[in-house]
Amino acid sequence: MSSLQFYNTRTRTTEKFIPQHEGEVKLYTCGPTVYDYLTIGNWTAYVYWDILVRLLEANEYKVHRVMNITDVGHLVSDADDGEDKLEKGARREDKTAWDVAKFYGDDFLRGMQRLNLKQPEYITKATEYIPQQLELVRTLGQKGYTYQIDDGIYFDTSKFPTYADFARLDIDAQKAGARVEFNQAKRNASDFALWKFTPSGETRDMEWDTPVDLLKGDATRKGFPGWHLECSAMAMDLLGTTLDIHTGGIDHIPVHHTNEIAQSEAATGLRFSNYWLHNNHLKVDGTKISKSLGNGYTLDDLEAKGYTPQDLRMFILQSGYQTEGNFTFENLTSATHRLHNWRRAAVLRHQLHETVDEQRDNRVPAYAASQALTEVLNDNMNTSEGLAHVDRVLGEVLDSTASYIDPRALTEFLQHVDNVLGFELITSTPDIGDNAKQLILERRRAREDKNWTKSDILRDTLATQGITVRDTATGSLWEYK
RNA sequence: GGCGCGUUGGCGGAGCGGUUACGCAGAGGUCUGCAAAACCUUGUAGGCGGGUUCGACUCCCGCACGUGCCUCCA
Repeated sequence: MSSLQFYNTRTRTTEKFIPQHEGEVKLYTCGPTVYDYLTIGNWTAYVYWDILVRLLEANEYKVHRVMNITDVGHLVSDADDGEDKLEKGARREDKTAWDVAKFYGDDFLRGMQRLNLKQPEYITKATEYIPQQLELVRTLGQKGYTYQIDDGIYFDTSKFPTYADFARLDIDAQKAGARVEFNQAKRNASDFALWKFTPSGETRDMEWDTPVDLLKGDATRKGFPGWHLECSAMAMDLLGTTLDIHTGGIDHIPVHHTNEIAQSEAATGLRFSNYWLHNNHLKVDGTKISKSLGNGYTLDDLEAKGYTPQDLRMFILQSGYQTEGNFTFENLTSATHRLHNWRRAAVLRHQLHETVDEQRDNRVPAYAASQALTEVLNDNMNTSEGLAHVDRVLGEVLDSTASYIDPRALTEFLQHVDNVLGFELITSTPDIGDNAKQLILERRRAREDKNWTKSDILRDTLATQGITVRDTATGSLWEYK
């Protein structure tokens, strides 16, 4: 078996995957900030990371995975200025931040099910890990990495010499070109808030007492975690000091992940993650997804137009996770047709019966087809080539005379495709009922009698049940419309 | 302004220094009771200009354009 390899952002090279402990993977996925519905852009990332988990499991790794739900502290910008997204969402909807987080958090979990995304071993909410986050601040403080200013406790990036390495940042150049003012009280432009204070005179929906030993001076302050802190605290609390793989969006490289690395490695003195995988973004109609353009389609938007979450999955997997994809409804339709063709092959397993020619030695699909799919995907999660492989295998099945198709091998292959690519080919293509089978039988008799009128009426009847019948040289075959 | 990425046929999208990617869509034809499917044929892809090479879509340089991050967002 060809070995699993990934493009590692940390080293900017494609590397063979070697976990710390044989047969086990510690995986952290940056999850959503739940202040609004997720768009297809957000879902794109989670579909790819779902493939990552499935692929690791196909390679017989036990996957320990944490995905966070950011339900506090993510400011409107990745910098430390601006409003908290949750608090902003709360005001917009006249609810508390807790209500907003609950509502959109639940919607996210429901969306995961609709898209058939595997449940991580741990789905953690930032608000449930406040003590761990404060403990991390304490450790960093004890090691001299923090300082307090009027609005919070900050990480001093100048004390972490390799700060710019991960993103290959040119700090000075960025500073010169920055178009955004930064808090002048910070020692360095790149310093970031570990813990923010509630401004005096204000009350937030979400705020906690700042432990007095973390504070300079004797005033008590309410506060809340900075956005970057939660990922490090939760990842290390549940998975240990060093992860095998950390995933996230490409946009997180320069700020969020850079900061995660700085605070984690400063605290432990150990590497935070061996492999970093980043997905590229999805465009819509050739341009970026943005709330203001109104092109941030949700799962509900797609379903309202007659597309299923599985159609979206197919669309997403047609391009590689590092490719900047382009969503259009024309392209989604193209993916829908491709999936339909796979299902046409899938239903053949119900129609092969005893006709299989056991003597024939080159029946399709070959049992090696499943293994070959895993190997294609093992090359840096090449879903594009993986889909092409499935096309070839199922295409051969569709082109074959029924007696050459091995129903057991077909079912096994379909199951493997479902396992590693997350398509629900088996469950979405159940056998038809006895009533429909009876109609097909009657139609066959009518055709044998050349009673075309009756034959066509029966075909129309089946069509109303969502079943299409086509007549081939070797008999009639049905498929779902 | 700074930093990065990309430019493949109608659309989407891979691999690869020399062999058909793949999917969807289109045109013509064969077959068929009809329909569908299938099959055959077809459209002569690689932004532009150089360079390296026996040979480049694939490597290098420049230019143009697009796009992303630094500000909503994965």
